[in-house]
Formats: sequence, C-alpha cells, structure tokens
Amino acid sequence: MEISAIPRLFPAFEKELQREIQEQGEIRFFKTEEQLMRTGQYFRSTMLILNGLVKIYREDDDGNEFFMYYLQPGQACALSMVCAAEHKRSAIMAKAVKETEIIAIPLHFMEEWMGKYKSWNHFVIGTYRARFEELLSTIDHIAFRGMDERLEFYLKKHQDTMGTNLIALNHQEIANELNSSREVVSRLLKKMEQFGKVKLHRNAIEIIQL
Amino acid sequence: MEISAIPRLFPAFEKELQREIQEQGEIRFFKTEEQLMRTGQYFRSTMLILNGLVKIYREDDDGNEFFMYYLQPGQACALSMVCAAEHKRSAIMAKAVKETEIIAIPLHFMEEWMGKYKSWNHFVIGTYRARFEELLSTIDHIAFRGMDERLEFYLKKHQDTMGTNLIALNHQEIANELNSSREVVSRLLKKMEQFGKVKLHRNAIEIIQL
DNA sequence: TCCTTACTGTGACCTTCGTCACCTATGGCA
DNA sequence: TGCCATAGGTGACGAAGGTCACAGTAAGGA
Repeated sequence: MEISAIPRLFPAFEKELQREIQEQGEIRFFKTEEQLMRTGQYFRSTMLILNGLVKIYREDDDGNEFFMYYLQPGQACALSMVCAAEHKRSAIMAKAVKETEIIAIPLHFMEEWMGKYKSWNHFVIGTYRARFEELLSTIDHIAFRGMDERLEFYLKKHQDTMGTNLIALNHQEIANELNSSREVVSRLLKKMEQFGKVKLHRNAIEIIQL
Repeated sequence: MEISAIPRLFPAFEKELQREIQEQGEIRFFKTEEQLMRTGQYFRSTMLILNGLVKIYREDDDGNEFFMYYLQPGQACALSMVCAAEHKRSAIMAKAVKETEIIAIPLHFMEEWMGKYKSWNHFVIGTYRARFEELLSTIDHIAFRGMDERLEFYLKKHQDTMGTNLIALNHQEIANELNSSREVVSRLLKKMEQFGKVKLHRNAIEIIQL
C-alpha cells in the first residue's frame, strides 16, 4: 500500500516530496471507532489520511461530541497543522469511521518542506482553506437553522460521503453528533418519513428523497 | 502613514517584502460602518489592516448578520486569501467599526511572494491558524452555550477589543450581531444589571464586573 | 418648552427543543 | 418458544428564546 498510495492520493506533490513522505512518515492503522486524536492532546505530527474515513468533532467540557466534518483519503487534518506549528493542545477530537490508515509526518518536516516544496506549501494552504469553509458552513447551520434542517443536512452529508442510501446509525448516535437528544431525532425522522423523505428501519435509515 | 506603518505592524517581514508591499499595495480608507467586502463579492486582492478596526460577519439568505470576530491592525482577512486563491465569491461580510485604513495586495502577488518570502508564508499560515481558532471558539459558543453566556462573552470581547468599559451600542444592534432579538437582549442585560455585572444607560452599557 | 422619535422595559403567548416516563417492537439466543 | 436487551415511539411537561403589544423614558430638534 505504501508504495502506490502516496502518488495516487497526492499526485500534485513533487516526486522528491513523495519519496520523503514515504521515508519520514510513519504509517499507522486505526480501527473503526478508534480515536486518532483526543481533545487536549499535544501533537507531535501532522496526519495525512491514506485510507478509510475520519470524522472531526468539537467537544465541550461535559464530553458532548459535536460533529463538524469528514476527512477523506488525500486530505489532512488542518488542526494537527495548527497545533503542531504552535505546540498547542488539540481543540478537537478525531475518530475513525472505518478502518483507517494514516501517515504521520513529524512536525519539523512540516516546517522544512514548506520552504523546500512548493506543492507542500500549496497543500497546506489548501487544507486550511477547505477546512475553513467547512467550519463556516457548520456555523451557518447552527446559527441560522433549526434541528429539522440540520438533521436533513447531516443525513445528506452522510449519504454523499459514504456513498450509500442506507445509513447504519441509530437515533441516539445521530442525536449525539448533532448535540441534541434521541427523542427529538426520533420525532423529526418520523416526520420526514411521513413526507416520504426517508424510510425508517431498525438501526438504519434509508434515504428516499432529500 | 504608509512609510512607518508597514515596518511597525509587520516587523517580521523582510525589508524587501515591506518595500514591495508599499510599492504594489493600494491604500484604501473606509469610514465607520462602511463595508470592506460584501457577501457574494469576488476578490481581486488580499487586505492587510493598517489602522482602525474591522468586524467579520456571516450573513444568511435573509440578510441576518452574525458577528464572528474582529480584525485589528497588523492582521489580514483570511477569507480574502481563501477566495483570492480560488477566484471564489466571498462567504462573509466585513465592516469597519472605526475609521479604517487598509492596504490591498493584488492577488497575484500573494502567490508570488509565497515562494519568494518566507515571512510572507508564515504570515499567511499564521492568519489561517488564528482565524481557524476564532471560528472554533465561535462554534463552541453557539453549539454549547445559551444566550446569557454568549451575551456576556460578546460584551467581554467588545471591552477587550475597544479597550473601554463603556459599550456604545443599543440593544437592537447587539441582538442583530448575536442573531437574537432585542427583547431577549434587554431582558438578559436587565438580569446582568441586577447581578451588578453591568450598568445600563441609554445607548450604552457600562461594564462593572464580568 | 414641548413634541417627536428612538430606545428600553415588560407581560403574554408561542414554538422549539430537551427531559422524563413509559410503552412497544425487534432480534438474538438460551 | 419465551426471555431479555436494545431500539424506537409518544405524550406530558418545562425552559429558553422568539414574537407581539404596549407603556415608559430620555434626547434632540422645532
């Protein structure tokens, strides 16, 4: 996997940079539901996703997990860059949704490559940019929309990201990610079913028409 | 002003870069309440704040303005960088709070300097990083906190940024920025006054103890 | 000085959402 | 087949916050 994944996922990187990543990076595996990083943890490296799928959460003091966005293969965690560069604690939590493989780049390379490789520079900037827009969109939803719209958006996003109409989550799990409660999610889903938007199953929601 | 402001506000920039900024940048002035950029606008340049104070808002489709964060002299608008780089429309609105002076850098220099000046590179990355954290903190507040806490935080931020205990805003204006309503803000402020946290005046709020 | 206007205070009421209680349905397994 | 754990459904209720109506009050202009 190591041989082929880097050029395939990061085709814009110079050959030399691709080689350095393979040499200096450390491949790590995470099982489904395993945490890649925890709130409050210090970073020693930046992570590039090679395989699988990662979800990024913001946690409050009571341990509520608020889902913000997905990270897919070929993307990097902007926060690991933020924190790596400032030796600061993580403000977020990352969790593997599937079996996930990442490559961890020790943080001093991050800095070094910035001057050395133009493509790395672009990649870092591009990563910030993309995550920035995700955050803005997240703010929109919680600032201006009600739970009904947010739930629908959440399901849509899940559908697009996972590439399936069958969402294998129970109501409690969805409620947690939206920082709401199981009953509210159940009620809203029921309403959506009445409108023909979804079909409800045990432990799963089938998207009909959103 | 042009002569002294750049080295003073951006001391980390190489002399050569400081000179280029002065040569290539275009100084612009904005009056209080004037918009530096509007939602939906295209960018042709990145803006560095030289003087004054700027507030950044997210707008929804109905024209509600949700306040996100301040930009002070020596800072840059991360979004102007995001959009400049992708020739995309602005997703935010920026408004001058005081008489404000900025220097606009045509976007092709942004790219050029990235390879040419290490300090420019650092500045851009640092700008993203700082704004990223502001957004995360904004998300925290609207996701996990009630209006009472958010109002208090808003006042505190205003106090720190403006450096005064007297906040010259009426309740309606505050409500708009928090995406709430005048009555709610009035009620909460009254409660804060009873707790001795503030003293209410016409068109102004005096911070006593937050 | 008086009048108009904008700002503020407050009670009544509604909607949304969170919480509690309790019930039903489903599926695995002894 | 029956038991039980887990998921889902639903009514009742309360809190937060948005909306409406209206009253009081200060400030600035005529």
